[in-house]
Amino acid sequence: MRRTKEDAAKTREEVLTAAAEIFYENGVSGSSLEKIAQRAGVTRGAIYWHFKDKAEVLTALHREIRLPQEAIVDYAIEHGHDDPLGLIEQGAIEVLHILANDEHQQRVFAIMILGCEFTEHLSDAAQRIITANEEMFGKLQKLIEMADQQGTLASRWTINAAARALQCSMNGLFAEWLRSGKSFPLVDVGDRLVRSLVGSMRHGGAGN
Amino acid sequence: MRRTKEDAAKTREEVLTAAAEIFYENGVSGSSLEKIAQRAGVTRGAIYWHFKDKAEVLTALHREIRLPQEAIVDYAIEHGHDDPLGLIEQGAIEVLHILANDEHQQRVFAIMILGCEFTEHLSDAAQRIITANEEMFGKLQKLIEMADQQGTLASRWTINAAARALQCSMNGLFAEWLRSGKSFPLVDVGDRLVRSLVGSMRHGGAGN
DNA sequence: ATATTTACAATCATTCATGTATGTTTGTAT
DNA sequence: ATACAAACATACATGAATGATTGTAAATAT
Repeated sequence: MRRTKEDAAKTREEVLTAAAEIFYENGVSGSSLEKIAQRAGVTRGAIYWHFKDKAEVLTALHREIRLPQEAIVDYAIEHGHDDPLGLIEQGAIEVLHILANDEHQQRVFAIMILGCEFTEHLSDAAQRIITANEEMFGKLQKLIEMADQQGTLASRWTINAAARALQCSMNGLFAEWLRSGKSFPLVDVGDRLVRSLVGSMRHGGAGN
Repeated sequence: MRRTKEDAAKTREEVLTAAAEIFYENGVSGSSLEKIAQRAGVTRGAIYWHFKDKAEVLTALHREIRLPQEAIVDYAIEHGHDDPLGLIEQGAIEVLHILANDEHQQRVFAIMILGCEFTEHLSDAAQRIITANEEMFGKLQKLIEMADQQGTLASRWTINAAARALQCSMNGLFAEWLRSGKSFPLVDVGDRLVRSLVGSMRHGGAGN
């Protein structure tokens, strides 16, 4: 029953989508490779062929999604730096729309935030998430520093506090939205939240 | 080896503190009752005497943490308040100080937020957490509604959006602080965040 | 055409956590 | 003094998940 290379890649993808479903339903630790295999229509042998163990399946899932925070920063970098705060605002709102419409990213993101245990001795996948988060924070920090050097950062904010506040609010917004089963309009709430926060960070602008 | 009632209550407490440690280190699903028993200096028999199963140990931990600020909010809802937004701001900042100084609450919070899997078919403990969160949201909503009826809610905010934004920001703040290993000053960042947000919600105030 | 991988399936042994059942000691009520 | 029940410890039975091994049919290289 040897398959061609395309077939193999297909089963690999099917395993990953099945894993996303099972992980989402039962949590990572509550999901056995047997269940994932059944959902994918293969046996555990196939999974062990493509991945070393369950943790590697999880990291593979994580590699698939671009974290929304990264998208924020990418947007800002792409569109120049004449108004860093404005770009952060626009980028954040852009990401809201993207995440609100991409169900697969929602599911994988939900797994990472809600269905995955962050422990003291972190797993490989959890470590990747934390690292990505820290990188995003660093980039946010630099953008806000640019705003500060332009004199557009309100005096009530420090660079670090502003970057943290944005990071926490965005992550909290996504997490709460997913945890609540998308029970509130993400874009609507997020839009007001981002505009208010960034507005309060603007020197001479609102909130100072 | 029958113990007196005080002895029994003591071992129960020791089991709970041990459980908090083990859960924090390994995550909930990664912790066996055997490990918890060893840490507590008892056998699994003792744990099964005091609790039905692991889930009940977790809910017992969750019952322990009750934010003192809830009482303040309850009082305000019952008796009304001349400045609901100010009360929210004050209460939130107070909670920041409390949480920043109570290591046990931090640990239990970290377990609930980071070391516990929220799945589709929720466990008993996870359901309790979600319920508590929803109750908190409801109270926030009522307070903001009071502010709206007094005409102090800025027109850029709706009642629901404002309550959600506050909830998401605060939860995100705590989660990020704990996940980062308390790598940033919680009170400092939180103080600026809360004041900016509530400020933007105040009619005629900052951020409108 | 043959050899050699590839891409799995099937089976097996082992570990590990759980739940339960039972034993044992000691407070406590009478 | 005795009976009973509380507060555990000990032992066992079970099932589930894992990782490893082996089998195998087809694709691909030579």
